[in-house]
Amino acid sequence: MEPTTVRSRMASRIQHMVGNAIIKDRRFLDDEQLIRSEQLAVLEEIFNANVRDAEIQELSSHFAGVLRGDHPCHLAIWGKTGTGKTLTLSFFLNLLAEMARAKNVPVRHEHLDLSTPRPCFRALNDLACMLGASRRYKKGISLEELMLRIEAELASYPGYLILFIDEVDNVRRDRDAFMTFLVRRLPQRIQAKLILVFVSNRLNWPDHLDPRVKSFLKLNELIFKPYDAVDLQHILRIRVEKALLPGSVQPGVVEKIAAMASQDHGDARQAVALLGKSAYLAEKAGSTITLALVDNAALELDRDRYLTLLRSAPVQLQAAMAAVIEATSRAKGAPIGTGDAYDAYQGFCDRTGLRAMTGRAFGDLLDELDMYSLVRSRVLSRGRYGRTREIILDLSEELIQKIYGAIRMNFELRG
DNA sequence: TGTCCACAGGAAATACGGGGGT
DNA sequence: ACCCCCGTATTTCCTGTGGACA
Repeated sequence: MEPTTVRSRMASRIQHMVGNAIIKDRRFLDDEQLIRSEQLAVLEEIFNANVRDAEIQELSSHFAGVLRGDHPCHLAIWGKTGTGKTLTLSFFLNLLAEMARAKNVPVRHEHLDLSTPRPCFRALNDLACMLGASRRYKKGISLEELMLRIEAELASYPGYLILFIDEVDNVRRDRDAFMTFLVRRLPQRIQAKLILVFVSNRLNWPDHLDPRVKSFLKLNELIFKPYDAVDLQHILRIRVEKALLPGSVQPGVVEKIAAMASQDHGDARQAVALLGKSAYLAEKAGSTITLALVDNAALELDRDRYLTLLRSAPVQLQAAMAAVIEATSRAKGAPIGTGDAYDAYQGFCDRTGLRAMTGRAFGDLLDELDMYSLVRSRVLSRGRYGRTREIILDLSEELIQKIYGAIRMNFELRG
């Protein structure tokens, strides 16, 4: 080991990083750090490159009636995550409102963002807050009360009211109550011409709806196709230009990221994240962004997702995951059943002092793990040896160890 | 063909924590 | 300060079930 001081090592590292900076403005590599207006500005550039043109045309013809005094029907929009539904809609509605204002047509549009799952109560509460009809409650107020406040707030507005409900399928439990209110009750109690815009990433989302609501709901549908590689290239080039110094990207990198992203999800946000991670790695290594670095970045991104997901998950879910890991290693990697997992879970709870939940509840935890694809499980009948879930831990050994370590650390920290 | 395993998973009951009304 | 009501989380109770085995 060289006899260096902390100081000198630090200084040389910083010098190194500064000398090799390739990132000009980091914020453009991470959507969450961009404020709304910047996002929309970036978006406008993308639209100018004819991306999402078909969708915007459709939206225009759907809403054209507003400027003529007609009442367009409701709209359901379907598209996977990261296909620009939210931003396109915001952009479009702003534009529409501007045009309407020029023609003296009163239009009000509101965006209810349900991007994280929440129950009916929260959803209504958020809606009420957004409209300025109520403050934020945690509990203790009835649904009825919330609905009345929303109605009271809107009752006398005379123009068009466009409610843009983002990610409807995130309303867990009692979605029917929520929908019934919006679709059947609200229009009857207010004089505004109500246009509901539902956005969802599941195509069959109305299937689980109360049939009465469904039949009442006259919908026009619009589908956002995933971005293809060419679209993604446009999007990435704009980011490269805004975020990175000239010459810091090797030829072929943008094409590669676009191809990878379009192949497995078509999600623009993830494509940008991949660009960001690549840039970060390049900066650390003191090079430009190379094709090989992109591969590394993709791997790391993949791994981080699971870890951050679990770290922020409720303790019981972490315990369940730990139990599955333990039971699987005890079974030498063979699939395990619910009973094995539950035994391991009880053991884990004993050791850590966590209160163990019932078998019934544990089953639901396993379901949740499956949803996050941390485990794969299916129910399977083994004849007279009963019916059980077959649980398979289908992650790399390295990742499993990382996850297990992270969970254990979490539990030790809490004493 | 019937039995019976070892659970799945739905429904109702109960526990809980917190907020509103008075 | 008190009580009551709410939504949420978990438990309790229950019925259902695919297929190996006898």
